[in-house]
Amino acid sequence: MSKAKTKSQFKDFLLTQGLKSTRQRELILDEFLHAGSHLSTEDLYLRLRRGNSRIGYATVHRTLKLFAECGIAEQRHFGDGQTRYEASDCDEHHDHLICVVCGKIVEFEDPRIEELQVEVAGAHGFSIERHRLELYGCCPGCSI
Amino acid sequence: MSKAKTKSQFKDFLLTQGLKSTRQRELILDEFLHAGSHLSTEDLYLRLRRGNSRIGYATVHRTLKLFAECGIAEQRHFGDGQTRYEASDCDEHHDHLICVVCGKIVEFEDPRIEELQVEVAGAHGFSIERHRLELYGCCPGCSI
DNA sequence: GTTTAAATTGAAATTCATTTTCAACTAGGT
DNA sequence: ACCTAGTTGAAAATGAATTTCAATTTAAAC
Ligand SMILES: [Mn+2]
Ligand SMILES: [Mn+2]
Ligand SMILES: [Zn+2]
Ligand SMILES: [Zn+2]
Repeated sequence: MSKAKTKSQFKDFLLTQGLKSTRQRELILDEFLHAGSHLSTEDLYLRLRRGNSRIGYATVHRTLKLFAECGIAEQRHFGDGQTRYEASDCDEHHDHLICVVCGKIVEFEDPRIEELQVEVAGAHGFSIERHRLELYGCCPGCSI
Repeated sequence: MSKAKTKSQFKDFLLTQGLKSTRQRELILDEFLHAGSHLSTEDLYLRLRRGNSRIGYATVHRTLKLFAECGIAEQRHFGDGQTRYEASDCDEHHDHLICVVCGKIVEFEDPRIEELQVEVAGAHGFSIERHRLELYGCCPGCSI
């Protein structure tokens, strides 16, 4: 999804929810879209500080939660005790390969796995709402 | 794995690590093996209290970590912010279906998914060490 | 059995990410 | 300009995990 589209989706969300568009929210969204993926609240907060923006940590935290609610961001948990966020690619879904040595994160999507998940859930009478698949191992760079 | 075997595996572990066998560790292991799966530290601590054992929370916490180190227990994280533990079924592996309504947890194993995971990782040059697959949805009991 | 050194225990304190509080401030409608 | 509801951010609170440390227990040595 284009940055412009994401921004307007957030604006619409604020409007329909009776929330306000503020300088802080604009700055946080800009930085979020500009920065790399899988950022923690702390990461984004520090990036904003390094710029000139004096935005409070609580505001960054609350705004990232708003992004997730709005659907323009996804929360991720890779087991380091921090919640991370990444921009949603519209309807695109992906899972993650995580290097246990250097922390590198690679995204992948495999329709065969997705399909089997639905099948397995169905066999147990479950309807899947979401899932989480993370493969932890050693990346090519670290296994030399 | 039988309870007796698990106990002897833990005893061996303590010996080889220069650790000591204590009344508390025995009680915690007994309760752990007797209680259901996917327990948090708090869960097990409360169960022990309900019995007559006055064991400290820190001891339960440390002992569960020892179980995981020793290989007789596995840590699990189902997104409620608590670390859960379950007894290891030897070399058996399984993943989880979690009902987002009632919290019910169903275990499953699908060799086809396991194989595809290895394939996908290999395609990215990764060697998998472990993985995590959780399917969140609505169980049959809750979808009526 | 006694001594001894090292490990263990558990209550309390600490850590650390997350979340809440609340008084001052701001957005946006009238 | 005024009003009201929403927002901000520093500080406090929360909650699970972890550490501290003095008292205690284990198990090996004597
Ligand atoms: Mn991603
Ligand atoms: Mn399980
Ligand atoms: Zn790596
Ligand atoms: Zn259910």
